[in-house]
Amino acid sequence: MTELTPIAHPLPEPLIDLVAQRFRVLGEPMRIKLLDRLRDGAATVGELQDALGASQQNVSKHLGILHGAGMVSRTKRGNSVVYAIDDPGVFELCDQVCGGVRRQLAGLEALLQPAEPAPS
Amino acid sequence: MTELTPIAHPLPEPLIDLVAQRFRVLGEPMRIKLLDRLRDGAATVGELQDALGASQQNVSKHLGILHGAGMVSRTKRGNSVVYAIDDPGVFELCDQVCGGVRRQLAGLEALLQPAEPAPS
DNA sequence: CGGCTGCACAACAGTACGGTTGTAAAGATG
DNA sequence: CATCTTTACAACCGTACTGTTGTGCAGCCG
Repeated sequence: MTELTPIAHPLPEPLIDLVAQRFRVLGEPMRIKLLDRLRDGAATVGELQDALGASQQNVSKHLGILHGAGMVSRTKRGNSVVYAIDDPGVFELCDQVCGGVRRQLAGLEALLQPAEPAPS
Repeated sequence: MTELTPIAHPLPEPLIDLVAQRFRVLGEPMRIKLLDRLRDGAATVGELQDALGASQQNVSKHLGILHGAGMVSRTKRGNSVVYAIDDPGVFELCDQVCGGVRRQLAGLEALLQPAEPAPS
């Protein structure tokens, strides 16, 4: 089950929509921050709210979206609700994107400051 | 240089924004389709327009966004403009997301059909 | 039991984004 | 040179999303 059948090349429409939707879930800074914070371990809404300095409602809403996408798990504990990473694959995604961003930034910096100081 | 320095854990804000922006670029079905089509090789705007059945302006706009994100390259050839994948990393991303979607779908199907393969 | 804490849901305003229409620039064609 | 093709840009509209405000609900505590 861990092996991936190479995906059909002309991606079927429904799959395209699902993929795009999933990417869009990761396309908000607040949600990236939440996932990044949850990398340290499970946390309650209040802890996340405090860590990110955002409103409780906003944090709760984004956590709901992440949960709806199956990326985080929800667990009631006493009066609080504990969220945790449910799909570790998101970290690989983020890391890859970070790599891409770095390459892009490196390229831009290379343009601005060529390793060889431009002889005038 | 191909290896990635483990990214700082509390992701710095600007990096978070860049990552989110990059994810958002991939969060549109049309752009996924364009990248998927470009997987077969470089193509002009007209070819992509024909392959996807979308308007020329729309295709051009999305290609511009992909190009702005450094994911595709642009090359003028005669009267046409040829686009090609510039950052092959996007495919790994898409494949990983496809895997995630599959796991999710498998889980849902498992819930709907607990033990019955029921092929017709 | 009354009050307090922690979380989620609903409604709303502001904004961003996608798709369309119209048009202009660059190059081929005859 | 006139015209057709190919692409990009700008303006517009409708939709979707984000963040806030207000509120309801469940579980602790005195």
